[in-house]
Amino acid sequence: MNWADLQVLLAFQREGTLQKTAVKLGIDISTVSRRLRSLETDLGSTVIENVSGRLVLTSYGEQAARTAEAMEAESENLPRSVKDSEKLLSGVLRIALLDLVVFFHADLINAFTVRYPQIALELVSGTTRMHSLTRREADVAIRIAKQPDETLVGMRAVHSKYAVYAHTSIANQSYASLGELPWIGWDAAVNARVTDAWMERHIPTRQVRYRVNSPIAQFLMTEAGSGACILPIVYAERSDKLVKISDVLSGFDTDLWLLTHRDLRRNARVQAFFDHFYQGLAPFR
Amino acid sequence: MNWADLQVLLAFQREGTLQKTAVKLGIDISTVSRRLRSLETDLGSTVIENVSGRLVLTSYGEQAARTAEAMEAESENLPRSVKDSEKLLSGVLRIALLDLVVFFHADLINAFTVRYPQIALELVSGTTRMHSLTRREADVAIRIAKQPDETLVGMRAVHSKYAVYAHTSIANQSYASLGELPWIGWDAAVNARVTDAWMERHIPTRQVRYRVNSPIAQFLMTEAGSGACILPIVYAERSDKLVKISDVLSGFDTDLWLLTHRDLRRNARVQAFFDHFYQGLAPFR
DNA sequence: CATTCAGTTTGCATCTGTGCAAATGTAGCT
DNA sequence: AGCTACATTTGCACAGATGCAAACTGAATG
Repeated sequence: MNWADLQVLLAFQREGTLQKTAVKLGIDISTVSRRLRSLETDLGSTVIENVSGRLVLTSYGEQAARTAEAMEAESENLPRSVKDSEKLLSGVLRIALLDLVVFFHADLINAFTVRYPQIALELVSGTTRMHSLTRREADVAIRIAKQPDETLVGMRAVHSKYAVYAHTSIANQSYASLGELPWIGWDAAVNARVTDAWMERHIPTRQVRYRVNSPIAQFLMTEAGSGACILPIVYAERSDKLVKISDVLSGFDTDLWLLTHRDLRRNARVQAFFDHFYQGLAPFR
Repeated sequence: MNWADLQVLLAFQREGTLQKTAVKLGIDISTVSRRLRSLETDLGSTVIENVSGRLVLTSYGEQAARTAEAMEAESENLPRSVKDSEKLLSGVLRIALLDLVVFFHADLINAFTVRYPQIALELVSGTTRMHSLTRREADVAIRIAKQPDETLVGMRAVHSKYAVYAHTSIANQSYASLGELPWIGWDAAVNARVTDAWMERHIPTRQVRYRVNSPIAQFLMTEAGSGACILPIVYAERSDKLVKISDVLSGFDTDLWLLTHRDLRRNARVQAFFDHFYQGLAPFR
């Protein structure tokens, strides 16, 4: 499928005759004719037909020309100079993410600002997990979830399973079951159904010494030796203070998603961000 | 500007090397190289650069590749068969218009249904002038206005000036001024500021025998000889029962617009409708 | 430091696609 | 009916784009 032939088709639709099309494109009549024919063999359908000496688009040809028109509309966005393209990579980019992500990927974020000095990053972190992208509170969201919001588009950058971890000092104690250890769980305000269900079944409530409402707090408290906690393996394994003290837990798997609105999906800044992060997160995949 | 070269650029971005790109496209390495170079001279900027033996896209090249990607996304909509394209021209098309338009352009509407038998037209006419396109009460609106709603897109199909017309029997009476004739005016519910202001200045209220709320009613009543009325010239001149009894009135000019939502602007049915009507209305322009 | 590998560049013969010009076809006009 | 204007089709010679093969470059490896 040759896009150049679609250009010819579009020009022909506008000009109406081979002659005018040829003049417009600065090529010969015969070439126009033959390019349209080649398009037909590519597409497998008749695009023009000869009605008493004049060529007119078939209904099919008109449809094809329509999408060519849409393509042209996109092509207008071609940066026409280097300056033009640089402008696309400047401005503000608001990113909604968890502090946990900042904690583990500060280097990656930093590398981004070095690589694209004209882009001002605004990190909207905090404990509320759901920053509404649809309300434009951020351009991009980095979310940890099993399934992202359907109205958003993006990619799965990291996959992680979960297990119970604890500081070495705790792990080295002797204990008959995990229920004997001190634990760190979720605050009631956090809607963590899977975790809550598991904890209820395996851990006596009195053993849950801390209830926190953010993943980063869970992680830091666990590293500080406050108790055992269910943590994502990809991250926990990178800490030399933590030890895995259970098998992999099933049903906990989540993914790290890079997400944006449909409208922004072709935005240069957003794409630069996605490319940078998707590549940078490869070691975690 | 050759779109085919953009295709090559896009493929190169995805494959990463000339070699792989060449295989993917089924052409030779050297051709890939030269096509990219030709793109550079077309665009006037460097698209790839040689960093220690490997070719990588420049920042500018990445931007260009992005729009190529957007073009590709559009190209996916290319109907791949005649059946495919026919499907695009079937279904329902709701049109909001004035009865006046139906009255004068019934032939044109009819010709449309003959030409596109698979499109079921739904005409939403009536006296309320503003059918909300943004609420999807209709796909297309044919509106008579000076300026269309800014959120809508479309084209100006007919331009008309206005003058006072009356049935020949009335026009043939002897009268000193237009104020002596019986008149047809707008109902109070119709927001016709320009007309109301003119009438107030030139016509005694008691002479306004009829007040109607739709343009078609104005037209038909005038043709029936009920009184004088301000009518659009393009239409009034086509009636052999009506005579122009004033100069052209200034400040009354309006246009007939074909309008749709931005989202639907590339829809096949809508475009077919626009093309058909814009051409069919040429004699009125 | 030589060797290999993966990639890009360049020179040259070839072939495809292009432009030109003549032929052909259709509608409209006198 | 013949003429004109405008349009498409076709045959042929040629230029430019293509593929091939060889030369070239840099990085990694032992």
